[in-house]
Amino acid sequence: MPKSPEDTMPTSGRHEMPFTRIEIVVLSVIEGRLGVLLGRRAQAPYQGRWALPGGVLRIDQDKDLDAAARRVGIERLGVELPYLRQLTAIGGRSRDPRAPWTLSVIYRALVPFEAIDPNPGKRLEALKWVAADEAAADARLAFDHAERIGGALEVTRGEIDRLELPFEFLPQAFTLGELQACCEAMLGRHLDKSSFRRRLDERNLLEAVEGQMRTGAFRPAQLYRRRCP
Amino acid sequence: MPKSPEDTMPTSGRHEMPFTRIEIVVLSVIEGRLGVLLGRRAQAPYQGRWALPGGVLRIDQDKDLDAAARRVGIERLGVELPYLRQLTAIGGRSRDPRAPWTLSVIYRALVPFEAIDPNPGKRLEALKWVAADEAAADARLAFDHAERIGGALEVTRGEIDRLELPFEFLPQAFTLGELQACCEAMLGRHLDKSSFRRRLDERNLLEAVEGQMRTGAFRPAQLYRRRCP
DNA sequence: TCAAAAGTGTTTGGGTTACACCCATGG
DNA sequence: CCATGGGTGTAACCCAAACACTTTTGA
Repeated sequence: MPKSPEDTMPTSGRHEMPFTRIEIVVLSVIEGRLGVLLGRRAQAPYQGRWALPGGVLRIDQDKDLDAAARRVGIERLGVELPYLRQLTAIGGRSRDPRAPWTLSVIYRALVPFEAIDPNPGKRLEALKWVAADEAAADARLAFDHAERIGGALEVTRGEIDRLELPFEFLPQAFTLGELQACCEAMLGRHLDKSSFRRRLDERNLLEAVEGQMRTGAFRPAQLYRRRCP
Repeated sequence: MPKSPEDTMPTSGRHEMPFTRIEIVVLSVIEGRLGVLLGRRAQAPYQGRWALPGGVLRIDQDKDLDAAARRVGIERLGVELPYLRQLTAIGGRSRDPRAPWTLSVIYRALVPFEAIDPNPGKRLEALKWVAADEAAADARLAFDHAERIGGALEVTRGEIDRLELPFEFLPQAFTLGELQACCEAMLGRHLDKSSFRRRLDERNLLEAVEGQMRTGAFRPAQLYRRRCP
């Protein structure tokens, strides 16, 4: 049987390969609302516009796609990004005028907003936090990034709805009130306290951190952490 | 502000780009069961093993990723693939010994099994249909393809559960019984007739094709098609 | 004694399953 | 008449939302 092309001489040198990038939808909770991190583009294309932070895939450095996303987070934002998840890949001819064909793998992350310095030195661009829902509807963003943000919001809210909680984003130990407030901020709507807590312990997601309390003016709240397994 | 690398000289020639491929999990319903299409590998690596059909991304031919998947379907299987959906991308260093770094974008398709000729001439390899659930658990498949099949099954069954129906896979007009049998085959479990139909028309998914019937030995069945928008 | 934290309880509803049962129809 | 297609009705269930309420606690 005759051989198919990529089996006979299958090195990547045989065909031109796409300009391959990682873009990251970095989310955070800021003042009770979900925000997304954008960077201002210093060069064409879309010079001066706001865009998702991203970077080129480096096959000499990156073990796999997830590692590439972690590296891009560290290089461009100076932080190890938690709650990282691949969302989708998009690729096509006219997505980015810098290359004839560009493939972007989109990731989502969730970080405490204080962890990112919006005025970093070195090779980092100016960054800002923007209300996520507004960014998702903002047609002025560079490339197709508004759409990507919308997709990330949908996926992320679905996770919270299903109580797939962002433990890597939360502090080691947290109160139920903090957890609920965090979920409410991400969903953009109010949750019923008792229903929320019932769901939590039906699923055995949390365990109390014994003896620990956190001080308020009144009764201190029990601290919890993720149940191990 | 100094520029970041991909803004200063961002052509894809600056860094080596990954060997980029499309792999397709082609599903079909065969004798009431869900099957997946595998091709036997003629060359190393994994010579003689069964693998998902796939092909190299051709940036000179493919307008975008979806177009690439369609082209690969036509070139390798000889068919326009319906119900095509991107599932995920996986990339890494040691996935495929033919290249230092390989990125695969995985697609799912659903075709009538008769549409594919398992003994094609030309550049096509030997193909066979395998029970999907068994393939997903078969560690002998090439690369990480068993895992990919598992992912495709999960996504596809989720769609059926939510009544996102494979209209492109069904005939133009079909009876409710056919539709239910198709869904049952894909889910691998029985569905209650009356509940299934109630859900269908609560959602207004179908419209009757007037005057049309299909003959059986008994009362003929009403034909339906997808409600337009 | 106050106000937040934690927990209890009940009602309500949506959506789904499972099952029983009806009528219609063409051979 | 029979087996299938189409349809009605209903009880049960799960899950979650909504709301009201009690108890605990530290300042």
